[in-house]
Amino acid sequence: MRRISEPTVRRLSLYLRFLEEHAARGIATISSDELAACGATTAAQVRKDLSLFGSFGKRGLGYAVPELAARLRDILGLERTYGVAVVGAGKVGSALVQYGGFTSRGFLVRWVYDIDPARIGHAWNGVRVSDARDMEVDFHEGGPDIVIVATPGDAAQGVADRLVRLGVKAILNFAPVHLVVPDDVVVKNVNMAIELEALSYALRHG
Amino acid sequence: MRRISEPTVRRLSLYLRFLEEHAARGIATISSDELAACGATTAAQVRKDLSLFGSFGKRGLGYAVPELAARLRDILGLERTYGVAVVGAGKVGSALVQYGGFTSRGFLVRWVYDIDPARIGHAWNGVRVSDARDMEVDFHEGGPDIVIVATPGDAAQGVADRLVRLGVKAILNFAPVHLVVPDDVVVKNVNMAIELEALSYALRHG
DNA sequence: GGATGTGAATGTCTTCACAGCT
DNA sequence: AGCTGTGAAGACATTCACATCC
Repeated sequence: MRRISEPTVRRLSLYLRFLEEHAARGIATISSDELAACGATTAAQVRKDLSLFGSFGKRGLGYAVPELAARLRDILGLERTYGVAVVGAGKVGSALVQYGGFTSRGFLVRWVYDIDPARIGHAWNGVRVSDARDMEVDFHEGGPDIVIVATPGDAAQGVADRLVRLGVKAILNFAPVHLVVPDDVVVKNVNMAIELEALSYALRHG
Repeated sequence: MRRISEPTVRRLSLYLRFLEEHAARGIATISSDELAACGATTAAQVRKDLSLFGSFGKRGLGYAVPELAARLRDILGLERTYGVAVVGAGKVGSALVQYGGFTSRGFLVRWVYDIDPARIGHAWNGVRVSDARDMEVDFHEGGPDIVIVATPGDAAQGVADRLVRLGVKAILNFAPVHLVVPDDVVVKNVNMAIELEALSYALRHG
């Protein structure tokens, strides 16, 4: 299958959520126009995105909702579950663990770490906060598939280095720094400061 | 000044953070190569980005750190402060308010709203959670510059509609839905589900 | 008729390469 | 010599337009 670009992957994720809502309401087919409305894009873009992995639509009708949803789940790798570890049990980390909204989509938080003794031992959603020094031992056989880094900025690179050494291949970084990792490790960043500053820029201009 | 693209604006924000760290350490000049390292980009890209608003570098030397930082703050609109309201005082909303890491950059949370009586009346960081029905009255003279929407997905569009009616021009959306707003309102999305699914895709392929 | 699938055209962003300062 | 500034080239992404099929 051809390589799928980052923007496309993100749109697929949006389409999937929309399809699942429609599936829950028993809607059988959906057009590229309707899908475009959910994702802030155009019908042509939707068709391009979906055509990248075959012809699933029926001309004159649209796309079969449950089938397309299943196909997207497959492409995105969501037919399985992922073990997730959260490093950093401060405001952001604890909110993520307690939120639990990802569990339903197969992202299961199984480990939470911090270095602050005041936080170690607490349990949220049935997951105990462990001493960050225990990561190496804990992950020795069967570590997480994805690690969420929610430490202060100055600790994040050090954590990332340890994670790389432990064989972690996917990191979701909430720390406001750019993490340097080898090519075979993928990092996605969530940086609220950047979003706020982009809003600031947009308010000032435009 | 020419229009600056979205990716460029986001990089400027990264450069600025990096410059401020260097300024704090008393470093006077920095090269495009060094700036590139902080932002996961190339030296040529840095120069292109910075050249969009004039020649600030000195050939053979690099860029003057404090001057460039000041210029970026100006361009990004960060020489002023912004009043921020948070709508939705659940896990995400409360974490944002308590986190407080944006205060130092001029984003001041002055209002927090929810519809759940169990949450109304609590105070975090000195900001009281108010009844969401009071927004119209509260904003009547002098509302927020930026509103963070941290409600469940099904409430987000309704909130956005009210905000638009109240004249809000900038929204940071944490709800996992695409908000439909007029052209003169800018929305940035933070969607952890998309990031996790993009990681899932990356783990499955490549 | 109505909606998909897709080459071609357009637009946007990034990289290259080198002239031009200091 | 060293590093910026920038046109030109290249890569990438989106939009158009229409043939194609149900």
